[in-house]
Amino acid sequence: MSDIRVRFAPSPTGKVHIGNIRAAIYNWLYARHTGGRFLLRVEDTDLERSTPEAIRVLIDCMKWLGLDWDEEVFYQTGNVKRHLECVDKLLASGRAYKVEKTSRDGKTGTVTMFRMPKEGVIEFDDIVKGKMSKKAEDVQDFAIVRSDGSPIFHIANVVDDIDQRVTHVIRGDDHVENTFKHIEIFKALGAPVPRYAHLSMIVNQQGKPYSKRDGAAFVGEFRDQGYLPDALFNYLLLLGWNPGDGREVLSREEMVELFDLEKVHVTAARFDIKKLAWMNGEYVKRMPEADFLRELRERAASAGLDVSGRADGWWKALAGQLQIRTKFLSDMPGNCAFFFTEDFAFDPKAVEKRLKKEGVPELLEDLADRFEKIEPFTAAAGEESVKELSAGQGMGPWVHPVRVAVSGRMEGPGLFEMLELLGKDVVARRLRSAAARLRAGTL
RNA sequence: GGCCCCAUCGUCUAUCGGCUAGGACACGAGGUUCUCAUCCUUGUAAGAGGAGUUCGACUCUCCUUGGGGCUGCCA
Repeated sequence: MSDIRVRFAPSPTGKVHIGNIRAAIYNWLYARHTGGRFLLRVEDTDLERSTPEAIRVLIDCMKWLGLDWDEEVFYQTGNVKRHLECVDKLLASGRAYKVEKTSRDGKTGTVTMFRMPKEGVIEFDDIVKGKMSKKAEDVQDFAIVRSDGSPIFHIANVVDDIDQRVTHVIRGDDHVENTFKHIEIFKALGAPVPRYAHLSMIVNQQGKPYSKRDGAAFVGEFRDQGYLPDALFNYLLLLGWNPGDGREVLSREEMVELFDLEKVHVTAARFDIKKLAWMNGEYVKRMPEADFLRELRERAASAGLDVSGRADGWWKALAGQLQIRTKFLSDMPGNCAFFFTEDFAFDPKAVEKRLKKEGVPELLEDLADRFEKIEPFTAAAGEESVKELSAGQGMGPWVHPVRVAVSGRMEGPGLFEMLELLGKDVVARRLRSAAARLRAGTL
């Protein structure tokens, strides 16, 4: 175990978005890679905008992504006493002073300001951005205590980092300018300055920065849409870092082993939902069979489908058919509903293209007769039977109408596997029913 | 306006002075196949512009342009 300590320090003023959570991912990975500790600190000093709900959502999303932290959650508001003690020290040493101010929204009162040096250069060596420097005169004095006596972010953030013995601050790019201020506070307080790593932003598909109000960027939204946490995790990691050998889909273990702050990119990355979708498909394909099966059963059941009376082997066969065809787990109940109910929808285009043809009702009935004679009714036997009919020609003309008649759609599992799963009786009934409806013109 | 940062295919990126500029996603074509998906093969597509350094610049320097961040009693 190293003595490296990093923290993810979000402010719970809105739903946690992908930019935030990527900072958490990088912090977590760095801690796990170095054998250090990953801390979670809730920066809730903005009393007006922080909400318990946001904290709950944040923790929920972190758990979903497997971002576990190593010590008790640290609430910034719980450390106010210490913040103010430090302010007193700064006041005593002359590095802070009180002043009468009028805020933007018209409040007038006494605030405590931190005094920046008026000359010299402030510099730090950012792990991702390299050497950063700024003339002290270019940084204004700034408020650290509000007129109501509550500490402001800058002082709270630094004091908490001192108290939590944070060694590496890994955070968003939007904090670079603050770093010049914070370094001065660390020094004024006689504390060691941590190492910094500033992460570039993730921009949206229009190339513009995400804002907290950007609903689509909320982490929970991805879960609701059927994305796998590991896929999101992997994709977000790739947005700003890669192992350098071309690998993209990485196991959590590989990520931990290979992650390196030095190789994090300086440039902003654009979020590409299509690549995330591809990544998700990769993860679905790689899911252990048993996990996919469990998801399938749960999702089918909670979609209100009658999933009773099915053997384990049946489920396994169904899962085998569905897994490589599934990009989003949330699509599953819809895509396999016809296995469980007679009340499935017919895709009008499929009906038009495959069923509304001369001779199709007769064909379906003929096949129903043939299938009924097969015992046992297996995929292989079904295929054999259709092969005989098609006499060495392509099976398309027989296969396509059957597929639509029993499932209502043009795409899906292998036809004969599907027929076996449905069972002889159901298949025969649906073929006859489709034939009848075609004749009656009700399809 | 001031200060700071950034710039390779449409997107994510490799390259750390030798490049016929590689990979992935997306898109196109072909193959496998009962559909879809998977899988395999394959195509289109990039170094913002201008100076300089150098035998040689995508790689180093400067300028321009473009983008972004900060400039709160938000974080």
